[in-house]
Amino acid sequence: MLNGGHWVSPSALEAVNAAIKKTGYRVNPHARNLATNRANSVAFLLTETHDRLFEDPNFAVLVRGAADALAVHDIPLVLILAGTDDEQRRATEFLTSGHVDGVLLVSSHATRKGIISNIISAGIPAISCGIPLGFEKKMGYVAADDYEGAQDVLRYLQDAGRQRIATITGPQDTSGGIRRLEAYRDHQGAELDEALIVHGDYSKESGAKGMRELLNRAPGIDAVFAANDLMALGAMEVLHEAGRRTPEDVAVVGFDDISASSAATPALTTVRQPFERISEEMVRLLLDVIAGKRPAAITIPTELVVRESA
Amino acid sequence: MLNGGHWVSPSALEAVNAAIKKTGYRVNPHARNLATNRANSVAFLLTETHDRLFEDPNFAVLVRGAADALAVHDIPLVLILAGTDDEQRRATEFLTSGHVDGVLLVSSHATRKGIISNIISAGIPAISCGIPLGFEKKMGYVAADDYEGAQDVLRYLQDAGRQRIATITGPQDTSGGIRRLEAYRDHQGAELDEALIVHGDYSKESGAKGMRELLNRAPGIDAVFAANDLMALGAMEVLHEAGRRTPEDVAVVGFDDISASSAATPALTTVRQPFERISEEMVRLLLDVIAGKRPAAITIPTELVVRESA
DNA sequence: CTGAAAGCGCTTACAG
DNA sequence: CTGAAAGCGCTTACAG
Repeated sequence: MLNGGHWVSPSALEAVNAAIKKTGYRVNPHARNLATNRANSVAFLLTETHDRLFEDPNFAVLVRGAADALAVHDIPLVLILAGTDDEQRRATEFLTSGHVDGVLLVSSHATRKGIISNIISAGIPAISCGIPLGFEKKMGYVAADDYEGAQDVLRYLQDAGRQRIATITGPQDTSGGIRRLEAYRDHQGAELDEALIVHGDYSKESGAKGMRELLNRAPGIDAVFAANDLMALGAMEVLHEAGRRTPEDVAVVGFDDISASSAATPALTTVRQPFERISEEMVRLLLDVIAGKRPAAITIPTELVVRESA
Repeated sequence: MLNGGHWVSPSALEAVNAAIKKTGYRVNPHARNLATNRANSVAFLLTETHDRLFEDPNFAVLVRGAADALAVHDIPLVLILAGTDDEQRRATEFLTSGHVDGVLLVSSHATRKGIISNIISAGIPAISCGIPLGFEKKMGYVAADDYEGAQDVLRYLQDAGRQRIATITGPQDTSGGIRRLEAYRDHQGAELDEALIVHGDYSKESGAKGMRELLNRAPGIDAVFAANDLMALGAMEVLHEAGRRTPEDVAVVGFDDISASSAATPALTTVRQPFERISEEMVRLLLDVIAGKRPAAITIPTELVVRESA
């Protein structure tokens, strides 16, 4: 009856509820977990080095969104930070021991393959944030439409009359980094100039470094598409120091729409990734998989946010 | 024997380990938890509204430090975000149901009294980050030495020849906000001028707003002590817009040493709170309390970091 | 439909 | 020291 059950007389129900309240009865979660063989919790696995955890505000947004979406179902979020190999070993051990019913996987550099394949072969329900490179068919995921988002940027820059558009890429072992560069290559088409492509790692410093490199290689550029906001912000600083005006001399566009971007001077034009939506969908898909459904993949459109920098 | 036990012949031990490895045996955590009546996990409770969670990088540092310190003991971190009253009700329910062995309490505005007293009366081991106002004697905590840290700032400004020092306070229902203002009042002594005190809520915007107010009230000030870096950064922007140079016309000092502070122009002079150390000590104290020891309180010294803004 | 019993997989006190 | 048994507090299949 405690579990809902069927019809019970109102007075009986009331009496039971009163008794529950009076005695302060609580189900013992461990006993329940043992009997049902469920953990009633979900892991949020961040396979990311610690510095990025601090630097990139997106993680906080994702964590919060996931925790909120799970709270509705009374499912606690177990946070697992596993940046190093050793931490990933521990994490694998933990995840495959029945401590949680499933895992939300965030920031899956392809170099983290070990832990992903362990999760899959252990049969733990899991949903990835972004495409789980190499496991697209074996694990559900929800990803922003990186390709379309990047194309939007490039079309916008072109329509604004920009002639020589350079790009600072993201890491090439992440789906976002790869897809945004693909879009750039496709857009440039026959006019593609490899000298206008410089590689970054999503950190602000790498954006600054990339911008210096570009200024050396191709002083004539009039636009830069950085694969994320942090790098775009770093690039803008370098341009400023070099005496180039943004957007007059060089337009700058980022990707992510972190809060620092609207506060920057000039405010950064960027592509908004709907992270609240992403984490919400991740939770939904994960609960589906836990409930026995087959894993699904969702791609969510992005939105171009035009501000001052381009 | 699986639990260490006493002397076993090396060959027997080896045989058992081999068997364990071969069959892939794992203890069932739920069965263990039921038998031992322990959850083997700890909650990280953030009673903070969501916007601050994103804006203030200190939370990420604390979460990471706590997760790392707990990982050493193989104890997972259950993240609980409870900004609203409703969320705090759920959190209380959860915490008092045996899901976790203890809780790390972060950002305890005094307005969050309800949840704190529930935790205490339920007898759940807990350690607070910062002084748990109103419960100092009933709950262990680890806090930075806010008073000394603020005094350091004020002495430094005075020694630098600053004559009219204003302050932008933190929220007056947090121990940090209160103690840093106390230090200010005590330092000003007989020369205390209430017009030089303006209240903020630790957000960047409130710092900007406070600065405008100060500029109106007391145009002659030559230094501002903001109770945290975010507000100091907001204040610096307003000074810049108002055509006042930092530090030449008005010196600015913050508190926290977040990463944005060293990157700012001019780089912000501030007080470093050793958050890695704080989270580490919190975990240590909490595990002690869980093990049955009496709760302790630790105050950790801060460090003045002199950069360009003062 | 109801209620007593078995079973979940550990730990631990206890008999041998 | 060792090994079998009881017990942790639930859920659920099953007999009544």
